[in-house]
Amino acid sequence: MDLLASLNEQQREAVTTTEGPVLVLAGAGSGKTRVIAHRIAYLIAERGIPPANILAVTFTNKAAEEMRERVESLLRGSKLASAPLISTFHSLCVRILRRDIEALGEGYTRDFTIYDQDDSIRLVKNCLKELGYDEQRLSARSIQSAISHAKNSGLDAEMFAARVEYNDERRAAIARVFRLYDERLRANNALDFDDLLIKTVQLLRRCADIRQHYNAKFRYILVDEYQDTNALQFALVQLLTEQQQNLCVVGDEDQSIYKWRGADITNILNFEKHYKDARIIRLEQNYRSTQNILDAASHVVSHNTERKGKRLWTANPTGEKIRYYQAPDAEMEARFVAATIQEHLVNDPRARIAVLYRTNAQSRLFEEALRRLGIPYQIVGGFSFYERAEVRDIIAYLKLALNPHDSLALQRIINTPPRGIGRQTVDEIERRARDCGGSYWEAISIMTEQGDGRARAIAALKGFQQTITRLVTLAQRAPASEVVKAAIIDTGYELALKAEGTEEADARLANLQELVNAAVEYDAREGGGLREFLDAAALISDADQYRHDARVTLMTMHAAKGLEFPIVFIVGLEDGIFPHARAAADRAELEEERRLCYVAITRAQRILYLTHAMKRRVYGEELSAEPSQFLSELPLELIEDLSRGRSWLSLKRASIALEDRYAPRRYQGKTYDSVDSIAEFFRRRNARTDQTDRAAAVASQPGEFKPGTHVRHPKYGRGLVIKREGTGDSAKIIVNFPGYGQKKLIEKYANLEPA
DNA sequence: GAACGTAGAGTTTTT
DNA sequence: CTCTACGTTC
Repeated sequence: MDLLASLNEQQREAVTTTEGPVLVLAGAGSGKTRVIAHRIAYLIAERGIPPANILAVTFTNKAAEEMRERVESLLRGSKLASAPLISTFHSLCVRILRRDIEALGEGYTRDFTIYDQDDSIRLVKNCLKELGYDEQRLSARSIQSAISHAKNSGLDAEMFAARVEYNDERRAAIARVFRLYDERLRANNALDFDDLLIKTVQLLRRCADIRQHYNAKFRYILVDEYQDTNALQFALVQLLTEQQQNLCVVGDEDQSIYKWRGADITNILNFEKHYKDARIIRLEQNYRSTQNILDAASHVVSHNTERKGKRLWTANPTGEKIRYYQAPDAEMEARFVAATIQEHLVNDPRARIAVLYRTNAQSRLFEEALRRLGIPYQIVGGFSFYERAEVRDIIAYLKLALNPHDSLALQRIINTPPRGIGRQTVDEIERRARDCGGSYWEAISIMTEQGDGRARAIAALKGFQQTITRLVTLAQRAPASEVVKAAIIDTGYELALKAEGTEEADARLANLQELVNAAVEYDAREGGGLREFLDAAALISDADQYRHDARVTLMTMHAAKGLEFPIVFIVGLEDGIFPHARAAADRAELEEERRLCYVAITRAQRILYLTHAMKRRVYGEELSAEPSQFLSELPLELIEDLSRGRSWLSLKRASIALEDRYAPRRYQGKTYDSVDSIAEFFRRRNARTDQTDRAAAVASQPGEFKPGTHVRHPKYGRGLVIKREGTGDSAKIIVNFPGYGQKKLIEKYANLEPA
């Protein structure tokens, strides 16, 4: 078998340079995954490296799974004594911590629980209540994200508190919540997602013997999607490569789209700094897309200033033009997409098509339109299976079965289904737990032993105790699926749902049946026990739901990273949606949106559609929408207009033609990339030929504030204009005021002045 | 303590 | 518009 035959020169170099640090800068569609898979196979088959000494880290479980399959098929036939470890950063950390966390000496045990984001938010909520903060003023969501952000930048609660300015009320409050939150985590023997990385790094830093153990184990390390790693992940890699530096990282700066989550692009620069003499290999030939698609993508991303720039080329044919469609409203946009998909499927029933949007909330219209036409689709992300309330309830029972002291899990299901333990009783439990510094479970024991208070509540508590105790014993001897069944049936959960008899309850029951199926399958395949089943469930990500064999897939552009489709629709190309309004004010964030656009475009192999709507409902209110600025950053000659009647594109083309003919110099620097401004262009032109100066008067009307400018408000102070809607007296503007957030104001009455 | 109602707030992207 | 949090009634 020749592993190298199908590779180009650079790919081959990336595969065969097995010793020492290697940085592979791989453009979109340049065979990145292939290189990693071949490299693993090469290490095993050609260099005789024991598979157990190889570690490959990917971004999602799905990518890991796919990698495993590819390696397996490359090595088909050869018998292996062990398997390489191919996993995500988070599951790698869980693996290490489940073995060694006790050496950290912080009181954590190997039975620790993993809190996902939903759990974290709940815990923050509890902390807020306990500290007496008003949830209206400080949302649990935003605090959780602030804490997570701090943790990802290497700050703990103390360091975060130390950075608080004397007048920063909000940060001071967050700091107090942060401290309590971490205390509670520890008391519950729980780690949140960020802790998984933090504790692993701490462990490896502090314990030389453990560090040595993993250095010796993982002699060859590969990291995929390196541009999306954060500081902690870099530290982890550094610690694992202390003794050897057979490290290969693969990434593309143009596809860095997770900065908001702490991903640090300087990790690429640091790589060269930390790993001296690193070999740098560039993969610049794209095998995926047509010339036109690649040109469109490169053209858009070339508007970013902060990039090294690279030449990505393809030997593929020019291909078809980019197809563009402007819809009058969002419903029509969805109908166009669904109808076009139907056409493609009629022509080729095996076509693979993706609809990509910026936010999950956008999926609904497309789902409805596809359903109306009877087109089956899969949807990735959004409300995923493991996020459903009933599934999370049962998982809470399962967590309790392994650790009844997990107060967060206990709190969730103590009265679900209703079993006569109401608010009064729960408050009492909470108070006692705080008094004795123990868990809710301990507090319940005290109450049932003492038997004081109202007899009815005590009886209900005793019943609950028995239910949980039974689960705990069962979990010690039965396989995961048995415990899952018990958690659904013996707790009365199923009975309560059946009693409801509604359609919704039936759907919930079906979901629980799915959960049982997943557990049965898990038992048969992995046989790892309940603990591992829960770990896997906690670390499942949205992108993991993607099935390669589906005809039509709906998902966010983020979730699409790493995937490819012959036909791609990028929808909702509107200002405020994509680029997202929150990114408009900040250049770095806008550049990240543009990279996201690049990622989205380069998912397409053959045919690319770009669509947008002129109006759309937001919160039930109909708003007019401007075409996305990214549209005007495309090479227009590569676009074919499928819109009915006049569109933004046709106006834009007309305005460019006019500019060239009548005023080649005069309008330089100003781009007419919205319908409003094109209308303004015509007004100006007419005004000029009329030899009056009406247009100037319109343009310089006092109190008209453009996005990007600053204004002063009598109450909120200085703020940045994000968006402007409508004209004249009814014009509304959205302004971001630091400290107050975004406000929507009627321009005429807001009393704004330039600032 | 539970069931039902109404008011209010909220949507970026995710391991 | 839709979900959640809270208040009212039984």
